[in-house]
Amino acid sequence: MYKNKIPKASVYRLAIYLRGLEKLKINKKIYVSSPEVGKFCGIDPAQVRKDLSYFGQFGEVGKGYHIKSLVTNLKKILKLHHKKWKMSLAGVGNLGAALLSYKGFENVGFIIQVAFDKDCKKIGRVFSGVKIYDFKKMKEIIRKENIRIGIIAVPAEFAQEVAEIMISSGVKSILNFAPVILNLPSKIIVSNVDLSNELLSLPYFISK
Amino acid sequence: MYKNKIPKASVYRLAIYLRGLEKLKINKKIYVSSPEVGKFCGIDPAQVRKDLSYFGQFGEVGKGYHIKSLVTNLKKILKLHHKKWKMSLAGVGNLGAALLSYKGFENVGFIIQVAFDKDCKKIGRVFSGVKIYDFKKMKEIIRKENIRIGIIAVPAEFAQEVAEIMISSGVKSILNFAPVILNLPSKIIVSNVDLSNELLSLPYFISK
DNA sequence: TGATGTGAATAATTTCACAGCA
DNA sequence: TGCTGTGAAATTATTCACATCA
Repeated sequence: MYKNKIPKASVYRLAIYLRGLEKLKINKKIYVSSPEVGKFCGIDPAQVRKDLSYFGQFGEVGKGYHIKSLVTNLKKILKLHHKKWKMSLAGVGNLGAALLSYKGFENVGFIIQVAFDKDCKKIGRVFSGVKIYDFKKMKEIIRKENIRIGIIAVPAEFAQEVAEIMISSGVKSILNFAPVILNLPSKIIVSNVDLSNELLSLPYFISK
Repeated sequence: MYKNKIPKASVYRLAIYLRGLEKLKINKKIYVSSPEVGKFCGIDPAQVRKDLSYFGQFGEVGKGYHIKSLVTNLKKILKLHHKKWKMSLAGVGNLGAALLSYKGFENVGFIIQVAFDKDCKKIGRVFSGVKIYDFKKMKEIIRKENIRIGIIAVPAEFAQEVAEIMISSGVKSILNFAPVILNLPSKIIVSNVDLSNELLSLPYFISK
């Protein structure tokens, strides 16, 4: 069913569509067209159709896409259906706290199950419903909870070390917020999110 | 001097190199080679050379790149030299606070000059050396300070409104952390940073 | 030997344009 | 008319391969 060559960027955009549609579902609309999705998500309509077509035929010619079933399909493609992905958060500083309080995860099948910090004042406390444990117990707890996704929100200098502990505990993929390249086995999937890198290139584009 | 067709992705990577080199400068190394930069930044060495070659010849054949002068050149290309870019932050929640406490901006020519929030408990306080003002004063203050870059770290439902106020105050480009597409004049440069979008596509790649 | 710089080749991605349908 | 789905075309981006130099 799936085409053999699917751009990574297309998969990434499916997530954007999903998020956009989740918002749209709240309204009473039943169908949505590719120009509408495009407008909503800031993406070219032909691109929207092409992205979806890599995975199947979800639209009805002349009508558009049935929103509810498109959402279901997108979740299925992205493996976000039936099971909640448990995540482990390392570092409960400002950024970590922002992630803990972010309400958008649950809707799409994710949950931060446990969090870790080394600050005694935080250890044992509960933050947005998530208990914070001592870093030292990370390996044990991640293993027990059978968690596959780790979030790194610690300062750059500790990121590599934390990532290695996560992986030795069974984590298969990492969402890394530390501004540093992690050196990890190639089978581990790392997604880097850098809060300031986009910023550095702004002046270049401003000055054109 | 500049080639006419420069990939956007190349500009973005220059920022990555710059950040990497800033870290390297601390060591006593004088020269760095493209394979080293590549290793450090997680990018192919040929790509590193190609990216740099769009903007000039910064290396010495056989020796590599003189780190200090490469940093200078990168800053020049990215327009990060001689002047500090003043920024205005909207929203001092967890994420806003994380940005305020982030120390990496100053090194590369940025400074958060003022911040805004609507929470009375925060207004008037100073956070990481930055004073927090009432949202209502945003227009007046941004204009007075002549700020060109705005950071949006407010909840999604307020992002559009805040962005419009910023722009009417003279802001030319926006770093948007709210998970929503801003509808703004095309001359305004918008960079979106989404904390959770990368996450949504992880399970897809895990399951391959 | 081990660098850079760079045209050329390749690959990846996006956009076009239109057949076919409601 | 306005939509989807999709090959084909166009564009954009990456990687190769090598001349040249220290």
